[in-house]
Amino acid sequence: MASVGRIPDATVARLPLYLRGLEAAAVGVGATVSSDELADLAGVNAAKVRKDLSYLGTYGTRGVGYDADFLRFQISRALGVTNTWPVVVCGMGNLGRALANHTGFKDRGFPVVAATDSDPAKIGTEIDGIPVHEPRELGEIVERHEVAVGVIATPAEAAQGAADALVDAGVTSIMSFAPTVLAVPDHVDVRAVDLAAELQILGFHLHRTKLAAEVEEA
Amino acid sequence: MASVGRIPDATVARLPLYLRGLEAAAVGVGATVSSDELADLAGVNAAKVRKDLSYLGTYGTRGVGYDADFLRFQISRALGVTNTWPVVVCGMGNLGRALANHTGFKDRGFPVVAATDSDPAKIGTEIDGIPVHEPRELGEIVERHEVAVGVIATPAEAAQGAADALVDAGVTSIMSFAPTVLAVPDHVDVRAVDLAAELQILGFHLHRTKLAAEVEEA
DNA sequence: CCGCGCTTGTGAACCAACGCACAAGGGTCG
DNA sequence: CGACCCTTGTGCGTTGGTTCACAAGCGCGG
Repeated sequence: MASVGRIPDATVARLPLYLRGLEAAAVGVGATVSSDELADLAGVNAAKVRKDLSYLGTYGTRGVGYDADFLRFQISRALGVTNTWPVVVCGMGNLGRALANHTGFKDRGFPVVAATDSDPAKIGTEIDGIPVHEPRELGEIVERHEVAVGVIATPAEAAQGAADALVDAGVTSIMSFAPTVLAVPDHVDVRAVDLAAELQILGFHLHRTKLAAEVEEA
Repeated sequence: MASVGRIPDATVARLPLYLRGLEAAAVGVGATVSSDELADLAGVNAAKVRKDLSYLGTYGTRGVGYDADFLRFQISRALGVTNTWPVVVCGMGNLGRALANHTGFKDRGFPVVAATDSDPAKIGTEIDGIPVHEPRELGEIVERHEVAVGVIATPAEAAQGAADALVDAGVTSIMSFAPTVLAVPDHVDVRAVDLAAELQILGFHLHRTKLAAEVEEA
């Protein structure tokens, strides 16, 4: 209801999924979408959809649903997707390169404008159109491109250094793929994605069901 | 306490972080680690560490801490890291290639043994030592290598097809990077990672603080 | 213009997770 | 062998999130 009230973290994390669903549905002008349909599109349940959307405002029409275009606009606005946030990628190894090329980033308002790497063979070159600089140039890069987000795709050992450099340069949002914890000031927002850890979580369940199967057998 | 009791999801998600921390600390034989130290290593707080570990069993010594090696073994055991789970990567684009080469996967018991791609130019070749097959061969690949986990790194449009093929082949654990929801049977475990969505969550907070700054200014 | 069917918005109950705070209990030193 | 120190293990109050269930309310058809 209060369009500027506090929005729960869990809700914020789902807003991009709703947006994704609405875009995938490629609905026509004037089309409406119900909480049930949107729930399917986003892979959550309908009650959650309604409660989440209610934090943004009362944008639905009882008995009808939500105007798809209008809803998309409102979610975009809440997420700040109307802005464009330039991104710098630290570490142009396999993963860094893949991320720098990831079309989903540019398409959703996060163009990768530059990269850093410590490999002298890469510095000064362009990889897939992205200029690669020395790590020490980060401050200048951030200033010149008004970089808002740093992506850390370095080996674990170099991650803290990259984070420090980003923070020094004034970046307050970091997405890290390095398997290590980063020490940063309170005002800096870090989202850590540990790909191997994700697999290990899957492995846990595999292990459990395997054990269960063996017990069954006995 | 009960070593086979139910372990909360939130705890399972942190176990890999503890393991990671213990390995990073490279502790010597007989060394002990306190919940406080482990909390720092994993980036969580000490109370959570103790509660989490208590679900696995009573492995600590009051007044002393945890035997680092023994604890590492116990967490590994709980996670099933003692097993090796072969992985197949579907979609060898930029991201798929990066994942297939990701050393963290092999190092933690998830070797990528094969890949699929629909591009005829890639089929039959090896990319970084990983053989690339036609998607339709998935069943055979899974059987031959006893694949346990499928990673979906295809474009969104192809993701559901890949998921269906994996499920048909008997894979019950899927990690998906495709920005779409996957319909799978109940017994299949899916972890979806939407990289752009992660950035959008960061963007939300950026947007908020920017708005706040503008209000401040006025 | 009234009534019915449909879908939203939300109060309230439920549930999982978090974190405090402290008793339990092993190790150590005198 | 006893007292003290230290860190674990955990009971419990708190918080944040999910889900149910239903009243509110819009649109349509008669």
